[in-house]
Amino acid sequence: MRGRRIRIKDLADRLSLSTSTVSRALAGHSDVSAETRQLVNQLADELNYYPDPIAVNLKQRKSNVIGLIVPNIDNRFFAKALTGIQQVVSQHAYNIITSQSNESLEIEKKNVEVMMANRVDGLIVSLARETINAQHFNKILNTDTPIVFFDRVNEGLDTSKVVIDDYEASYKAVKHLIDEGCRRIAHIAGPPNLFNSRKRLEGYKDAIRDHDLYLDKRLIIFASNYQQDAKPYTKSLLSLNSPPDGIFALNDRSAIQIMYYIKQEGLKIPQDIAIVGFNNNELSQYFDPPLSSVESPAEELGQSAAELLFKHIENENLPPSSKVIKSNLIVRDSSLRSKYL
Amino acid sequence: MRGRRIRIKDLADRLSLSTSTVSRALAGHSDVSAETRQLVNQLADELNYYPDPIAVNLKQRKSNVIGLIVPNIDNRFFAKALTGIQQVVSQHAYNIITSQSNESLEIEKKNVEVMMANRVDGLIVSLARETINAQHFNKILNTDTPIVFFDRVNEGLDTSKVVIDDYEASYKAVKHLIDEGCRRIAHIAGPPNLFNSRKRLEGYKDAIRDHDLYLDKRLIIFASNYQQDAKPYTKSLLSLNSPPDGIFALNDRSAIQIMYYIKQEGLKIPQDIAIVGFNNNELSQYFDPPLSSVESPAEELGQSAAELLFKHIENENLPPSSKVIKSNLIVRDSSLRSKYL
DNA sequence: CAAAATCCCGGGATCGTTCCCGGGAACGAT
DNA sequence: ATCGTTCCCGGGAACGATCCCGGGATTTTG
Repeated sequence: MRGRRIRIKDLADRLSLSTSTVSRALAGHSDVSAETRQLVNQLADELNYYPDPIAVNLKQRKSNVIGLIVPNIDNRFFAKALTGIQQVVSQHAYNIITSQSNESLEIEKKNVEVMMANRVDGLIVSLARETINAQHFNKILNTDTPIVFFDRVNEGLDTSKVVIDDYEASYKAVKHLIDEGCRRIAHIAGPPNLFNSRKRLEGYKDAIRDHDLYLDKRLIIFASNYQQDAKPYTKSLLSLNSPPDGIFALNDRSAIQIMYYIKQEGLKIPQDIAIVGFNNNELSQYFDPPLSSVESPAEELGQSAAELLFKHIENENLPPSSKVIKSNLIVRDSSLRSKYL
Repeated sequence: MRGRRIRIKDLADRLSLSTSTVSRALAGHSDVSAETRQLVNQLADELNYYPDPIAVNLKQRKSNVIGLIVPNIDNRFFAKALTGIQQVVSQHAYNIITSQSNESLEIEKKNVEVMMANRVDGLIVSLARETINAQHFNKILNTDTPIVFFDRVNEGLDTSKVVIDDYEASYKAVKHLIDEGCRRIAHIAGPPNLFNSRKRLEGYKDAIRDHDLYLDKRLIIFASNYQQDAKPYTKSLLSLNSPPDGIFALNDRSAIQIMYYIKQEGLKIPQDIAIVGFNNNELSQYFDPPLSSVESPAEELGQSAAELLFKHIENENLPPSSKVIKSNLIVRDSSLRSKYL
């Protein structure tokens, strides 16, 4: 199958040189005559020679592969992050192997095992929803393999992290709803074990309090199951004695489902209820009304995570650091109550 | 960094055995005493020994990695396909390296180079829009590395393929529009160099002709640029002397944009114009009206492609084959004119 | 002109694993 | 007692590239 592959030895035989000389010539070392180097490079070109990465990796004792573990690659946010990571990684002539935890702690643990077994030189991770205790990453850290977490991070581990400004983004989104005249704002929150869910919740709470609004715990919904439809909690929010007049959701999918069910009830958006989502899905602008959303720069997040990881790979003793990337509130009609006054 | 890794030699030294014996014991060969095997396995467990995949790969002369080249991973269809591929690949204890052509022929060529340089054991590919001539894959085929194409295929190469029933899907979708009373149906077509674009166009044409409708070439739009917004061609369709009363689009994103601009013009969907999309985006059901769409089983497509690839990897002489996977028309309100009669 | 420095290159070890080959011990059969 | 089997196991050569070491040939230096 790969019997016909050209090795350094083949070049050496044809030129009546030793493999060492050919190797040095290809590597551009100085202790080989310009003439010989020329011959070698020419033949290598001609025969379309590539060094076997596996042999190189064995010799160098590294895999030139980094691992990526994300909850779901068919989540556009993570797909974009992967794109950002790939840009950086390909510049370093590394490869990525990707795996999905499917939001499951068990699968995440298995993924970590696979990554370890594959001797990745570094790992980029965004945690599963279920992951409260992230100690299974310590096995990897103990082998001095660097890990960079992004977006879904956990405070229990002393590693580098890249996150967006969840607190500020959330605060800004809620403040925007308040500025548009909302007084009872609901928050569809993420699982509280995730750092960014908590930060967003804090931002929500602080914005409410800073503007002297009543912080009603019945307006805070923890969407327990990721795949769950928004119908139940939308209904229950609407059936409150004093239902919300604004909703800030953890992602656009929820926000869009909520809009759908609100419209089914005959209520108007944003006049009756204003909505802001998160992550700015590419289709969000085409809804009726177009959905306001916090745009989180997923690609940039991925790039930063990868860049940070390579710094760790290149310098073993680099202390962990955290990077925060600014998000951007995109205001569309779903939250523009002032437009209809 | 990985100096502390345990090798087979470490096990051998501790047990005063040779590396060969340890290797055979771990591999479960019969020619080693049950007692020794027991000791070896126990110590391996204890020291948390994993064989180094790089060394194994070098020895076995394969990488245990397959390559995936897709146009865009943040296209949900391809993300789902990747998920399907991963399921199969992980069962074979293989890994995937993923790359994106970004619909560019040049990048696709580079991706192929990278895959070759990385000695992938097989390749799964969905072609870029720009790719008319796919001869750059011949370099890989010449090394006897199997390739399976899926969805975006090309007839010029004698390899295995997995596609959906584009012709039938298209025919069914258009027939559905006709059944709902549409008489002037437009088709937003994909680039004609892609096999499935042509098949869909054929299905469209045949459905029109079989039902004695006039095949108006002005109703066939080739969306030249993938990223292009639907606004220009939607406007031009609407400004025809006799504008369409039904539109069958190449994907949901186009369909949704079209709906958006049609509604902006004050026209009603489906009463004035009925719409059917393709690929059934997860958000399509939440639009107003909910979008009818052809659901293409991306995950299954990925699985089949991977399974087929492994058959080729395991059997070098397996002749190329093609598999067709059935899609499914999901009818929602955007095309249900009969409901409003 | 001899000694030293310089320039190129080959030999061989190395990375960690697998696998072929062959050797020694135990055992039963002749 | 000798021979042929069977059963375990060790030695050593791969896999392909890199790199240290040292040696011969040429050039420079005193």
